[in-house]
Amino acid sequence: MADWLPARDFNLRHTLECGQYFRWRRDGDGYVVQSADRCFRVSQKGDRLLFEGEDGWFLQHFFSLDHDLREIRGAIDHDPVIREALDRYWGLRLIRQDPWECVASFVTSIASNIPRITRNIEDMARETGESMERFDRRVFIFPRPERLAPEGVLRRLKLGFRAAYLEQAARLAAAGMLDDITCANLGDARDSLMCIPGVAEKVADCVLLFGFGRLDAFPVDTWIRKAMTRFYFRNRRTSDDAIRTFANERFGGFAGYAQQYLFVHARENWKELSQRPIPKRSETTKIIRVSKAARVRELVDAVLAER
DNA sequence: GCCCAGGAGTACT
DNA sequence: AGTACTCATGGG
Repeated sequence: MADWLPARDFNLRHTLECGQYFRWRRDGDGYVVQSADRCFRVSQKGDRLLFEGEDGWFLQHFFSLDHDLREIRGAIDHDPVIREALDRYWGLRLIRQDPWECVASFVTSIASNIPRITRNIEDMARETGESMERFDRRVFIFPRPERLAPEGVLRRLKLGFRAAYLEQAARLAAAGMLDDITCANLGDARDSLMCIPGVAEKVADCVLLFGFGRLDAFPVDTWIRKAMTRFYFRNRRTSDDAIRTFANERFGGFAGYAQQYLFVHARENWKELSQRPIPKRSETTKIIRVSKAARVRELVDAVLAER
């Protein structure tokens, strides 16, 4: 590898393989990663991130190395459940995705699974995207919205009912729909995104979290729903809205980080976790270390003010 | 054959 | 505000 970055409190494998991102593949002891027209090779040796193909500034931004993970931990580490997830997957950071690719990826994710989503996205890139030669291989750039294949072609690529959503989302994105989202507050941004066909609460929250850096967004998918109801609601059926409200109250401005740690923890360890007794109310409603709301607020303001 | 997968949209109460 | 059904496709 040609260059390196210091990367403390960072775990490349957890960050790439936790399920938040789809455009990577294993390559030797590292990975080849794509984002829009970028493509780089990366591996980790201790606290060093070795890379080539793009500059360090891009990687630093892409992997959110500017986030103070220890302060984030301090803000969300309030109970045994999230603590175990933080311990097992320490170093997982949210990836800053390209907004349009993020919309397309999570519309593609509807009622699907990670291997298939990855394949669908690669097929769309191969179909209409431009390509370039990188690391002795041809890599395909995911198409800008103007270039995404029409519904009929997407159906041939086995996108199923998502094909029509993707075509319309691409038309809106090409018209500039995503350009002003960052200016809006969370509720307005969410409502705007949900005007896109194929984007409801869950996909909107994924786009806000992964595509627009809204660290307070808390996507409720099947895994989070299953894990949260079991660990925090005594396995009682609970609405997604109630789950989100609970998460925002407990984890504050970094709820999105808590979501990703809980998601990968639940998805990878469910067999073990589901064999444990269902936690009683007192075990999960009692907060281990109460951090003052004002302190959390301060951290949130500092992080959000950075952009 | 069944059921489920990082759901959304629609038509019902 | 909750419920049931449908929408493709693939994998267990």
